[in-house]
Amino acid sequence: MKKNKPKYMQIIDAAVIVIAENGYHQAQVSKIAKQAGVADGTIYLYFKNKEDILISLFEEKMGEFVEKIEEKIAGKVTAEEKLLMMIETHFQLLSDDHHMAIVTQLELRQSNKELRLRINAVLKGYLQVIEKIILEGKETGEFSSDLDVRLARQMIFGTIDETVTSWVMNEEKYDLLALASPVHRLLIDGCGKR
Amino acid sequence: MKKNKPKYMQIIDAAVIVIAENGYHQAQVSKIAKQAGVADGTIYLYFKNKEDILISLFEEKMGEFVEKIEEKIAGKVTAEEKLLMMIETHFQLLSDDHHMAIVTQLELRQSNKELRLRINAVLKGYLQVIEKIILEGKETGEFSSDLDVRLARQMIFGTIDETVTSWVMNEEKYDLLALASPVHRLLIDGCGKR
Amino acid sequence: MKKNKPKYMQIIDAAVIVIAENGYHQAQVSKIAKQAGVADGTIYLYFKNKEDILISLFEEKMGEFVEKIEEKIAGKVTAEEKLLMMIETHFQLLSDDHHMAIVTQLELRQSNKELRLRINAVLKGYLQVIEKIILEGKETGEFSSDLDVRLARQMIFGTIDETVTSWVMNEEKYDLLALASPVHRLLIDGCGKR
Amino acid sequence: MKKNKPKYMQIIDAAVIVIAENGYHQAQVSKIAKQAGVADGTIYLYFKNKEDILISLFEEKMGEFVEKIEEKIAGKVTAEEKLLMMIETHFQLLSDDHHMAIVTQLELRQSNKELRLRINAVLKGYLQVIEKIILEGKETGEFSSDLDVRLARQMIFGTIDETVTSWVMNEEKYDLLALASPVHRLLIDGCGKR
DNA sequence: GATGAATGAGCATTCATTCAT
DNA sequence: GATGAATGAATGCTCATTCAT
Repeated sequence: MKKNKPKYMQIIDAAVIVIAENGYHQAQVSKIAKQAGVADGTIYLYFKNKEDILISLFEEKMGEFVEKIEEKIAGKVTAEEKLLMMIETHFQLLSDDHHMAIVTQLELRQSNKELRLRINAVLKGYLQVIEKIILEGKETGEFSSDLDVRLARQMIFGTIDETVTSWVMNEEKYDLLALASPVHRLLIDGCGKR
Repeated sequence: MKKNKPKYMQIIDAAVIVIAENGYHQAQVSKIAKQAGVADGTIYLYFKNKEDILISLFEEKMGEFVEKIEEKIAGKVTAEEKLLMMIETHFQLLSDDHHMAIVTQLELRQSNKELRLRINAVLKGYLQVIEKIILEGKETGEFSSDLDVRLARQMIFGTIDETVTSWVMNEEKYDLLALASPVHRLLIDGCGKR
Repeated sequence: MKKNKPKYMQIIDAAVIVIAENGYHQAQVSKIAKQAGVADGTIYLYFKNKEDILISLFEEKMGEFVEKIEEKIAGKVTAEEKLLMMIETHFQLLSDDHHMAIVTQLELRQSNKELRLRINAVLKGYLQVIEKIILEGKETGEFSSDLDVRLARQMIFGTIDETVTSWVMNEEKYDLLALASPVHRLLIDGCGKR
Repeated sequence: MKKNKPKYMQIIDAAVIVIAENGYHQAQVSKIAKQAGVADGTIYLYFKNKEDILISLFEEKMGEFVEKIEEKIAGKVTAEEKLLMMIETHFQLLSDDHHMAIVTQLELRQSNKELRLRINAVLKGYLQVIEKIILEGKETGEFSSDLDVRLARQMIFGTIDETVTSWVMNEEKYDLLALASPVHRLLIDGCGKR
């Protein structure tokens, strides 16, 4: 519905660019409006307030993100393959979108606690995808049957997130996508010798 | 030098309390001064500016943190034992200090990018402890010899951090310390069946 | 001319309702348009600007007001009777129209100085009715021959207005109409004992 | 207490000047600060917000006003003399203070309903002075024993207020003080011939 | 005539930092 | 060293008005 109004996405896309290039605290509404090519007041025809832009940004982009990952892993059979595809797609999408990588890994984290709680609600969708893979893996016997699902999910998400953040903080100097396979190996096998 | 001056730590301790109880964005210098029992201006006799308080806070507290962990793991022999002790101590220290848990996991993350980069520099000390354990594990043959040290470090830190953050966000409803052993298991063994 | 166009009065009536129910400063043009069942832009086909709505509102409503009072007092012979009828009609009309009472006594007073000056020009018509009664009273000998007409007019208008305002501010808790006779007595006799 | 702080009254006096010269809606905080010779932020060391300046202004000035009137009428014996002195003092004080006359009669009336209600609370003090005179007059037999005190008070206040407002709206072209006696006469004698 | 999406000027308030005492 | 009163830059949001359809 909202998405049919071209200015809605236009403003969200502008927000991503402005936040990525100026930082969260320097992303004034007027700057976003200018980048979007609309008047300041127009922003408020599509968003309740500034925070609403950021939440919507996250919802829209994270929605696409999860959707694309789900599409990709749908074609895979084993939990292990699905996990690999998930990591690869995650790394691929952020490698392809420099601005979003900065915004999600660095800038949006400095939003206030309340906004972060709402962002976490959006993240739930992603965490559920991870949990589903873990459960499947346990059922098929690929994964250890006494695996604590919540902890495993935290390990997987925490590792992926930390890997991407490190990469962004190192100014994306190396190939993130190349890390997908070793990270996957690590998550499956752990540090221990087998 | 600075540390000999009693007001230095007094202000840092006040900052922890004020940030934990009011949130990062509601932690005005005047509030910290009041909590510390000094005048606003006095702050500036000990710290260059507000950011300097936060960096110093992190340096002092993280310094203690790493020191305590190093002491604890010094008594352990194998890398596996050291890793377990590290996780246990990490969880223990934050379980014991409600204020610091909130400040490090939630509040300080909403500082600006520059401050976070400096905080990361402080974190280096902790990451080196992790790396040293990994290297030792590889040398002794406990850990896989083709383990990528940086990735393993990111997995270990990412998993621990995500676990603590989840715990704080869930209002510390469950026993964090009890998770040390399963998290340790997970990091050593991974998700896969053995 | 304008008055033949049905939307003209439709918008004015909407303005009365919106101002009475939301207050002067919350009576946005868009709200008036919505209440009138027209588009925002349509307002500007009938009124030059927002101020013009308010002035027109006052002119139209005050015009009716004075007209009705003049009709009523036309049937009376003595100045004293005319004054009583005027007060009674004034009180009656505002008692009957809750919205107008609020708008004229409370809300329209918080318009800016310029608008209030224009409103005063409209009030002239009413003040002239009062003056005519005073002059008649002086001629027939009912009123003191050395009565200062302007001052007497200010007393009469000021007293009536203050009485109505008090009544509106007290949320119209008592019967305003019942005060017509004593107010009239008061204005005729003054405070002095005779 | 507050009044000992010189800047408190300095800011209030500045507000009177700025409002009188620019109008209520053009009296920005920064303009008041500039007129007072302080920084914008300093205002907020002495007042909670802009509205607080206006309420305080009214309280301080009205307080002085009522005080002076009470002093003046204290020396008078009869109710009639007290009423005259009250009117004279009222007219005198506003004649002497051009800015306050504009502010109280025109500008402050366009404040929002809530502020006006608070202003009315302050006015209570003045209305009580009037009521006391009326009651005294009734007791001594100067005034009619069946005088409705509330209505009489509304007549007296309404007449005085309307007279002053008319004078201010006519740009203070004539001598307000000269009207004290005839207004007094009018209020005492009423319009009726004796 | 009627619409309603788009415009953009304007302002109260906070708070890190300074500096005279 | 310690104080705390004073500073002033910086910004999200509203709403009367326009004008292309």
